[in-house]
Amino acid sequence: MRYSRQRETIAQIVNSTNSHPTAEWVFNKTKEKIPNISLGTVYRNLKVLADLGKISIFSDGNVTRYDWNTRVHDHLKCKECDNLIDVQLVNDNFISKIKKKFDFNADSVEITVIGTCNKHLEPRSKFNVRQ
Amino acid sequence: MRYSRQRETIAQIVNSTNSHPTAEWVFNKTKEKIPNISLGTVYRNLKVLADLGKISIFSDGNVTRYDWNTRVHDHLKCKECDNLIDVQLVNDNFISKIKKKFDFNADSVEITVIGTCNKHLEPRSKFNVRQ
DNA sequence: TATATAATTAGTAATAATTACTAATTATGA
DNA sequence: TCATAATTAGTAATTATTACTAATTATATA
Repeated sequence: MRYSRQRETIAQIVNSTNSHPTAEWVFNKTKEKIPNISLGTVYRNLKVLADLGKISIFSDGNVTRYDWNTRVHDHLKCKECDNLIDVQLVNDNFISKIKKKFDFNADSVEITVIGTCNKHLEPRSKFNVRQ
Repeated sequence: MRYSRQRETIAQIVNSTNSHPTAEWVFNKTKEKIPNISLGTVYRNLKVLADLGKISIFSDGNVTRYDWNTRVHDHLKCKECDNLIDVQLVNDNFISKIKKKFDFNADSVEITVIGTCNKHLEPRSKFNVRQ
């Protein structure tokens, strides 16, 4: 694979954030460094980087997001701020249980927990007061 | 809310299948009964039915799917046949653990397990032979 | 160091899924 | 039966993404 400044820059940008960016976001960030970069170039290189295992790719609702974190992990999604928090919820045991219980050969598990992050909890629920 | 034959028919069609249909699929099925139904009508009513809690709605990769099954459940997705199998993987305990461990007020958990269903397993992996 | 070549790009067009808009139709209460 | 507002069909617009192509560029080799 040949070197390209575009791909290098895109990789750096994805690696510089924990925000699980979309292609559009990466495109705008990249424009700051390479003003005439093309959106197609961003999409193509994000896919290339994912195929190389240098970044990970996942689908959030109906948009594709990219992540420097290639370890298997799950997401807590805050419905107030749309923020995605990386967490590790399951272990290998979970996968082997699925194999046994459902006769299904699991490769990967995608978990998104939807709720409210601690920044956006109301005082009431913070202290777990019964309603 | 006023009665409409279109909405009634759409609801029946979603209730008649376990295939987690897309709007397009529901549209085509509905056309068999109401030939001049509009795709926009299908989308609008699927959303209305979901808001009423009569069906559920979720995003699979980049398409929206609809499901008569409104109980909380998870999906095993076969990468060979794209089939989605309904399963129950987590219990309330899982949600309360997340609250404690991550200080995150979880409402719902969406799990998709990607792998190969038993219809599409190769004989080798069926018998769990070590490679 | 110059050059040939194939990989990569910018820019634009096409596609797919979904939403928005509007004039016409229709359910329903009076 | 009629008035009215909800709903629809049909079409246009939007959003995310992929496809296409001529121009550019990295790089191996002469």
